[in-house]
Amino acid sequence: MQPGVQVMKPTSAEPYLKIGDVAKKVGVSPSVIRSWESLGLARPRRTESKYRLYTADDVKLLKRARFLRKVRGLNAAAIVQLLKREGKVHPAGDGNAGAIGAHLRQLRARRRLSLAQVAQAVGISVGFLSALERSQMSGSVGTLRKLARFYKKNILDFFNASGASGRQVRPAERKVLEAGAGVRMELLAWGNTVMEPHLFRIAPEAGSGDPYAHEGEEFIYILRGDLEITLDGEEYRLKSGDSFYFESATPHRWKNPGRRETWVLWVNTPPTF
Amino acid sequence: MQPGVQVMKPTSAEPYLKIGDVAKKVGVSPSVIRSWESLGLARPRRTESKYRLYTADDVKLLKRARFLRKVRGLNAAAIVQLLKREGKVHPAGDGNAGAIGAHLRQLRARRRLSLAQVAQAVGISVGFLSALERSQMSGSVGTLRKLARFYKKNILDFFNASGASGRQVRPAERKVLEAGAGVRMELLAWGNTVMEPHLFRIAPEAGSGDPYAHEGEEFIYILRGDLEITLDGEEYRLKSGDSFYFESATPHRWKNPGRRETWVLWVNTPPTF
DNA sequence: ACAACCTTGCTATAATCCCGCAAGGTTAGA
DNA sequence: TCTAACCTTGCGGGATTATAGCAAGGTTGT
Repeated sequence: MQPGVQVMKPTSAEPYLKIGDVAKKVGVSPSVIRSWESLGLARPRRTESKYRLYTADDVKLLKRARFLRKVRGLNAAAIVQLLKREGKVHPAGDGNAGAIGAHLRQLRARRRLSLAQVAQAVGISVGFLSALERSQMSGSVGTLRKLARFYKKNILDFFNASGASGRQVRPAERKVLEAGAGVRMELLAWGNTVMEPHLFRIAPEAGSGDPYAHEGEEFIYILRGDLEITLDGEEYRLKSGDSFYFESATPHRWKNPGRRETWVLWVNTPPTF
Repeated sequence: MQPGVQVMKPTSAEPYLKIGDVAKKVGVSPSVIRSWESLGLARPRRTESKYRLYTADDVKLLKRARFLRKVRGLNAAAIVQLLKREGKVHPAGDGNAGAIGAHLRQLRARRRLSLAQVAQAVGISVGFLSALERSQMSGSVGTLRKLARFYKKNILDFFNASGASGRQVRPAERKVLEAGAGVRMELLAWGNTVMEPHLFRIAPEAGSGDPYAHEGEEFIYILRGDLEITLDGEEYRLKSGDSFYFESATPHRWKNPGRRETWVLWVNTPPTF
């Protein structure tokens, strides 16, 4: 059951509608109403057997959403954001479901695979995988297991480490994402965040290896030691106290040219790992 | 040349960028920047040979658009509407190009054809036809000719009657869209409008024929005579002065049951003809 | 008892979005 | 003057998203 969903019997003083009725009134299919719900648009109460119960206000909101969709051409994410700005919807935090989707997309993006490639390998449809990654549909345990196996992860990875960090993260609480050869990354905030801050600890001579590029922007601050970073063939030597801002689309590579460990505060948006 | 586009030489006091530079800074391809431009997002000046000239403000706006697209997941139509609300962009009226697209989509929708069906019949790609209908790409004369032929229209229909009406439309200025057996429809406003108001003149015993349904909502006001309208098997007899509001998704049919001509003011949204 | 609805998980298809290319023209530097 | 690297418009191919329906099983209301 989704977090925040309330199970209760409606009182006869409060007329309600079932999803089929609402679909007819609004002019979209029940499937669409359910998918909009998962984005935070209209969160109806439920009976004990989990039937959705909509109010007249819900119908009104959904009609507005339909207008924005069909007449104005806004997609669902935009509709939710607009109605959120107007205080008309209050989408719950993503919780686990949202984090799973983002995690799946990161895993796929990192391997530079298309939706079609992963979907075919795992035995699900492209549309379904897209919806999973965008947290618009939920997968069964069987499906998540297949995906975990494909990415060589443990299915528990999807449930455990997926939570969001609190605002404050003490050193012992940091999540270590990956420890490559001589490179240790400690995540300083995670969950549904737009920025992804890390603390990098880089041993002497260790680095990123070959140049790479991806989308986004990156901010670096040298806490201690030196960092050599090369963008588009141009080399920079950064020292303690230096900062550096660049676009991830520019091919770049970096390494620690010094004799002691370098510590770098590194923030990128959007999250790429 | 698009209405409102200004040809002028930039002064050396005002630094400008070409589209390739902008694409690199923003992090999308030149094609995407061009397609966003056609939606009203960033309208750069041009050199005499039509090269686009972007300012630093344009770049800033496009970066914001990219963020909204890639991080927030808003589609281009939503981004334009949001930035319009903030007074950051001022999309020009659609003019001819916009009207052609809307006209094409109406022609296709009316025949209940898919993009794929029309595209294949005409010999263009689905994506291109979609973009044409959404006024995001322009077609050559050859392409428009093929489409006109497919729909059994004159290519001039795309250029002439596509303009928008003025606010005021006198009786003699009304556009007669269709005159079926005993049914005359006079359009009272046209162009890029969300509502489509008509005056229907319906001879005795004439009507819509078989029940039909489509998307949208409809408002009717009986100016004179009677109208019999049936929704979902339920019959209504409307007289002069009566009004009627219903959802187009409900299967409906109507006819004039009286002995003299019925005049009905009929408004529907979105436009369906 | 049963028709008509609901649930979740998922598919197939329709539509949109993105980026690259062809053909031809322009720019800016060697 | 030449030429590489860019631009233009028109369009295609492929990736992604949006929509509506279905299977299997459960619920509701007459």
